[in-house]
Amino acid sequence: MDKHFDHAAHESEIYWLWEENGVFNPDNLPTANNNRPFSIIMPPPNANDPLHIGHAMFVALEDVLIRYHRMIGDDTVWIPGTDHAGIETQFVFEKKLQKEGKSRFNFDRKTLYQMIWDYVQENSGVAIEQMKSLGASADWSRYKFTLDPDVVEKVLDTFEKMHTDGLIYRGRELVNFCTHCGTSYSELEVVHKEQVSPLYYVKYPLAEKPSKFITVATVRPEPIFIDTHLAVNPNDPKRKHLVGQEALNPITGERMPIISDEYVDPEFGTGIVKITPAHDPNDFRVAKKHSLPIREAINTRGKITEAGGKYAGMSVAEARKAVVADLTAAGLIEKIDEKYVNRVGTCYRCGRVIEPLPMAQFFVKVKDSQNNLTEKVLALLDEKKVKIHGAGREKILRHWLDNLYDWNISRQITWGIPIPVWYEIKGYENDIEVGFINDSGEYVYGSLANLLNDYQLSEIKKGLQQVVAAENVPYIISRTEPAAKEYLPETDTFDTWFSSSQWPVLTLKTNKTGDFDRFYPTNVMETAYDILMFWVMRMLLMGVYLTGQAPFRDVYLHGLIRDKKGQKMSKSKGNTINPLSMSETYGTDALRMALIVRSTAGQDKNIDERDFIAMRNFANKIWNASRYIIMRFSQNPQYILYRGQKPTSSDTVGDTNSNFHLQLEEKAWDLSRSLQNLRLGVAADQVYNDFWHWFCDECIEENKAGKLPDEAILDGLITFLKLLHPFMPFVTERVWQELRAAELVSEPLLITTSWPVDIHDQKDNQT
RNA sequence: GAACUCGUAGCUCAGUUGGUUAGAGCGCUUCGUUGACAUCGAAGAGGUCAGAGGUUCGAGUCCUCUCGAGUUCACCA
Repeated sequence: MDKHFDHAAHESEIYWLWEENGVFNPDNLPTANNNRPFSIIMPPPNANDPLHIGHAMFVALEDVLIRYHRMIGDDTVWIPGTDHAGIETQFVFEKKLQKEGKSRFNFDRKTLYQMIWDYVQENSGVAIEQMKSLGASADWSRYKFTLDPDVVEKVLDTFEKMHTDGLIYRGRELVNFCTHCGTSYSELEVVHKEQVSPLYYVKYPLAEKPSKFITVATVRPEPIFIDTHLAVNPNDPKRKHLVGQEALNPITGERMPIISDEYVDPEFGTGIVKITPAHDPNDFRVAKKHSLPIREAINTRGKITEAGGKYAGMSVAEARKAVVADLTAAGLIEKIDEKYVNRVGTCYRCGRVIEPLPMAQFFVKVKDSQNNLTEKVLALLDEKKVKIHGAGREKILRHWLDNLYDWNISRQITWGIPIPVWYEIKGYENDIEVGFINDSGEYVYGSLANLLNDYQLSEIKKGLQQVVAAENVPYIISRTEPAAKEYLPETDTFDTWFSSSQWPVLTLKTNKTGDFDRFYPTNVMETAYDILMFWVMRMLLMGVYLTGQAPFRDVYLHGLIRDKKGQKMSKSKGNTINPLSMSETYGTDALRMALIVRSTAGQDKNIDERDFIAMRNFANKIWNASRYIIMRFSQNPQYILYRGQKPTSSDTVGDTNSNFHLQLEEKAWDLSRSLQNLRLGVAADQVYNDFWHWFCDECIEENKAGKLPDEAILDGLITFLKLLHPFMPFVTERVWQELRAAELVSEPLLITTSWPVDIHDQKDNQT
């Protein structure tokens, strides 16, 4: 054996040894107890992205659990997958197009989809290969991609079922729209940022006495021209007399009735609010309540609509300037509070301001009176059917569930699963807008009624890019084009999370026959806490809907990996740690151990190159302790073919030896308990200290001094290799092969040996 | 404004239902290369566990308050 463990020389060979023997697939392990399933569904990384340190974290943690459960004889499976990551991927692809001087508007939908598909295929092997190099003992024969045809079919099944059950509906609601990214988002994708916005005090003439004014404070003067109503609080003694009166729109001069609603805060501004239903969530609610007209001033490109007259076509910012200038000229600006601070919704992707726009889209009803999904999930939490591990995150989850709005699942992007809906054309030509590439390769957009004057429907369909159907247009759900009448397809795709939220069900139902019954509900869902709401919460909602059960029993939320100073890692800061290069330099075992040791669920972890060095040294310690013992035995021919059986008390040298075995077993139990309780950071710390500071520092030294027999020390090594294996799989397996070569052990692979203590035995005895 | 998390050795962090001299890594001091490992070993310095009060036979661990750090949420135009 070499003096130092050379990870680079052994790792890929060892991984290949495992793969070749098929040990990741539970179907090949007949010794596993079929009554004790243990399954983890891997959080699928983006198919076309290289792994970052967070991915290394999940691989390390989940692989520890998987290897441990495999060794204790559970029927263990880790199902890997990758995600098409709709918006992220399309965004990256569009950047690529941009570099080539093109944009998504140059291609019809089908062509663009195919281009992205090819692009993703080119890169999709990267994530998988990297996970393998991190030692992931996942069952690759069960690998799934979120756009696999069988997965897509199941997602469409879910959509149809929920639609039939009334849990998915199409409605014209105010959605969070990013005019730059060109798509709507759910409430989770909106980042509220504090900013200084001038607050304009605008004077409105009273209809009866135009020489008298009332003043309204607003940060959004630009859509004033479509405003139809003002509102005051019905209990506001100073202003309730205004109810029923009318003011004049300061831009258009239209009469504006003044209504009353509780939502108006008499203390804020002037106590009078202008109602802009189409572009403010509160106003939208008020408008629905009072049946006010919903007139749009801003379109999906962030420009002022035709209704804007002279302002039409301006951007929101330009229009604001122009409107304020006109109001000022007319003497209708009373004052401007330049220091006013408010919170504005911005796009999590591009950081630009989100425009609330009324659009007809598909929503998941989360609080249906017949089938209240949030209540069901809360009940699961109450009954402890699902346990959240991670520093108070359960309360945050509960708070979200209590306050959740319906989930907008329509996205105006191409890269995703198309929503299987077709809109009827005849009689609704005026209610459908269409964007398409005509036969001359030009992008054309307009109402279908107008376009049909110049184009054949077939040409429109051929180059189809976008269909925007009003709420009243009838639709049918179908995976293929219906033949009965003329239809245009929905061009929106599902929110990526709509399919991801079904992932535990999808992966098990589209895999080998019987997998669903065998492994559902899964045991542990392990992921970063920052996607608790995006993913975990929605998996609970969808899981309980589809199966009546939680999709997993334990949720382990790991923290973010930060740099030495506790700063978030980001490419722009240049403080990222590439897990693959750390793995190359210090070894995968060192990388994994450094991430796990003393980590706590839900708590961020600062990490530094020194941590990897320390654990590289630990791997070397394991190597050298083994080297000492192997050398000791190889120098002594009588030990050959020693099988590692526990020496009986009769072959011991007094009390030291039996005491040694007692302690060894106790340490194995302690470690097992930590692993059972998902205290992985503690477990790693325990095994580190037990091995180094007890086994090496004390026991091996005692052996050198002749106080502990060689059989005992070999026994200890074998036990510790097993205990260490889930954390540091490569060096331990490599040492095992050395032991085998020296005929000190007989089992071919450490990965499939049994755990030193029988954790189930004790459990069974207790019950 | 609210919720959540954290404040333990010089630095980065562990420390299951409260229980003997509070731990690790790195750093620091002194010594050690007689073949497992200098990617090491031995010995050691260093903490009134943010502060105050309370519960208890006993609190880093539970409760209250204060201070400080961070995260998230919130419809005030």
